[in-house]
Amino acid sequence: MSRELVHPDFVPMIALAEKAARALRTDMLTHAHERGFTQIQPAHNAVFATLPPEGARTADMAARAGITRQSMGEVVRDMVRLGILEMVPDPADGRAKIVTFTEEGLHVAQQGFSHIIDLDRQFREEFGDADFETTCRVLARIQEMLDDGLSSEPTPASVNPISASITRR
Amino acid sequence: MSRELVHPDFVPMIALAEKAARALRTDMLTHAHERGFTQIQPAHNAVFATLPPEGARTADMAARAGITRQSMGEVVRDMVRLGILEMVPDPADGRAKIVTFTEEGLHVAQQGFSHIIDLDRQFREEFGDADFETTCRVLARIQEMLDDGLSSEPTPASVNPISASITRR
DNA sequence: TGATATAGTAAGGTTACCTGTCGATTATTG
DNA sequence: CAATAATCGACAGGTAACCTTACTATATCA
Repeated sequence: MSRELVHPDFVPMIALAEKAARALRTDMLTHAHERGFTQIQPAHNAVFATLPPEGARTADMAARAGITRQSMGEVVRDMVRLGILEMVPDPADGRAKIVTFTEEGLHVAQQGFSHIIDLDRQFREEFGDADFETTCRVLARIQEMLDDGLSSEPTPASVNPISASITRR
Repeated sequence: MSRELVHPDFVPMIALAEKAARALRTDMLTHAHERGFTQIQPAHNAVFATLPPEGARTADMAARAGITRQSMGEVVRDMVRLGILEMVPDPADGRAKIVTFTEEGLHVAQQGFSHIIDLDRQFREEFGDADFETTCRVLARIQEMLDDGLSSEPTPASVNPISASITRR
């Protein structure tokens, strides 16, 4: 039996995507901090990505962000403490509160959106519209392909003699 | 003064990259679990990405993975406990230990690498070599562009009257 | 040989999530 | 219409994956 490992002879997509995503995340945060919004934390992104200008409920934001109600609630309360968000009781539903940006929160959000728009412009300049749009399409489709395949897998554990012989411990 | 927010009218690259990266990460982990390697955790990826077949030191692996010596050490000890890795004292350096895969660890790693190769093949089928390679090139370059720009920024906080007026609290 | 650097480890902290549970309120239904 | 179920935000506590600080043992260098 060989102890050789067959490595990929290319940089895997997962490494490329992860590093690009990480660089973008870092850049967005650094940019906000450089603009003076030093209180912004990575977790706040879930709010900026899901809170429309007219406001929303934490439950709805959580669903859109793909995290739990409790986690979104915690992030929102943190941002209220920082003066970025406000919560007011929903007059139409005694259980609910409506989350909105404060005036400062609007400035933070606007800065972030402006930077996203600026990055888009820079990327189109660097790569050309065609290649950049190809990348966007491919990334979106990769996500689709993988998310689709999740539930439909029949998980045939017995099919693989190696894992079957090894796994029990 | 308007309370309007100027939103991007496109899906930002950061959202695309993040979701694709997340889907790939989940897929890799799910795949390992489905193959019977249920003990594998997300943090183990830092090892699979940095440990060559001939073995290495945790300090070197940490540097390559971009995490601290201590964090890598903890992950490695965890994987030793799980029977995936072994640590033996380096005969050439009394301070150092050499980390290697166990026989089972080799199976886990091989399964992961095989899946990475398989995903690459699927993506090339779906998008064609040209578009797929464009995506890889663009992602790598985006990372480069952003990482380059990090240290060179002069951070002109005073340049922005809005943030300057708001930030102090 | 003594100062300094490096390898691994220990201890404790932080962040960003999670689950389980609760009281209050609203919606449903028998 | 009353009982039951669902939903809202919040509280408590847990966990994974990092981090910083500090330590010992060994190695290297002036």
